[in-house]
Amino acid sequence: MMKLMLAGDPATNAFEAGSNGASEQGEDLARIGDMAKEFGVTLRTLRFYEDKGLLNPKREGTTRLYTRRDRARLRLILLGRKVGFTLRDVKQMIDLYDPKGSNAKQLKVVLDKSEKQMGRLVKQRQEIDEAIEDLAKVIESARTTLANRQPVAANG
Amino acid sequence: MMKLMLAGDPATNAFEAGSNGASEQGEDLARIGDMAKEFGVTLRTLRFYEDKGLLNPKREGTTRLYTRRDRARLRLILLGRKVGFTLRDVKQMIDLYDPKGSNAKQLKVVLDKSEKQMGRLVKQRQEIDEAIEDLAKVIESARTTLANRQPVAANG
DNA sequence: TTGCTCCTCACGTCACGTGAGGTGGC
DNA sequence: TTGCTCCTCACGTCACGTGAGGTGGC
Repeated sequence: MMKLMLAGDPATNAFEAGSNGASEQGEDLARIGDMAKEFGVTLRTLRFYEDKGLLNPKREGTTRLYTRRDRARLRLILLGRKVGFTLRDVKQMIDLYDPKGSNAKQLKVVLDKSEKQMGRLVKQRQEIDEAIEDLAKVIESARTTLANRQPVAANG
Repeated sequence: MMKLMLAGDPATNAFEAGSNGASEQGEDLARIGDMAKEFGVTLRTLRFYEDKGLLNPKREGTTRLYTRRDRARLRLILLGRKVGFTLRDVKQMIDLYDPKGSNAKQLKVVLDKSEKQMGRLVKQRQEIDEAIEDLAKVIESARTTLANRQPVAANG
């Protein structure tokens, strides 16, 4: 129903938010409530990202209006958050994008940060596996202890 | 070198911290620095746990002195933290321990909380796996894009 | 007038990290 | 006197959650 196309977007690479300054007439402006529903986040989250300089919607009075560019940025932010980057890192990478350039610098930073983050994720997976093992032992121990200490009266 | 015996302690079950009120003469009192080294935590962490009511060392003047009981509690706290419980949950479970009783209530709570936590851990592992997949794509994309945009001059 | 959506503070959460400024005993 | 270890505030971090109190337009 909702096309997310995070990395699958043929036009833009991951962590490259096109500014696309020309065509603002598409009229695809969204209010904060629309954005929240579309991306499955809270209003607070969108305002928080703006406060941190990650989003920069227009205003109609006080009401925020999100453009195509904001959507592209939000997709990147959510991808970054999903893979475990801090918002600070995400901002740094996104801000490195230059519409007129090879963006080699940006790509290198993204690559470097991503490889380091990959290491952290792999480590985290190990820790989770260990936690699961430990917790399984706790559960088993609790069950047998309960069974032994509280022998259910087995007859009517 | 250091016997941790988290769940392997034959005398006490996981999440049962014996008060052992009788034998305080063991003289195995440790200062905060000793505890920190022994358990691989910071001084701040030990003070924080105390502030949250999880530890309750004696005092000699202002200096904290940790007893066997505190060690037992700390082991449980660190086990609980490792498997992802909040300190609030850990405290709740530990505080349920009654030296003179079957502790069936405590065991039930531990079992219930543990099963729920197990669900969360399994979910977390899935999320990490997804994150790793996504990040791998980002890395691959960045690499090929870099390679294409920056064809290294291949001759002297 | 009611209802919906939007807004701006601003404090709370979680598990500590990190100084600042000071004390006690070898 | 210096060095080490201990102490108590108390603000900072991270990514938001959660009201409080108020506005704008159908």
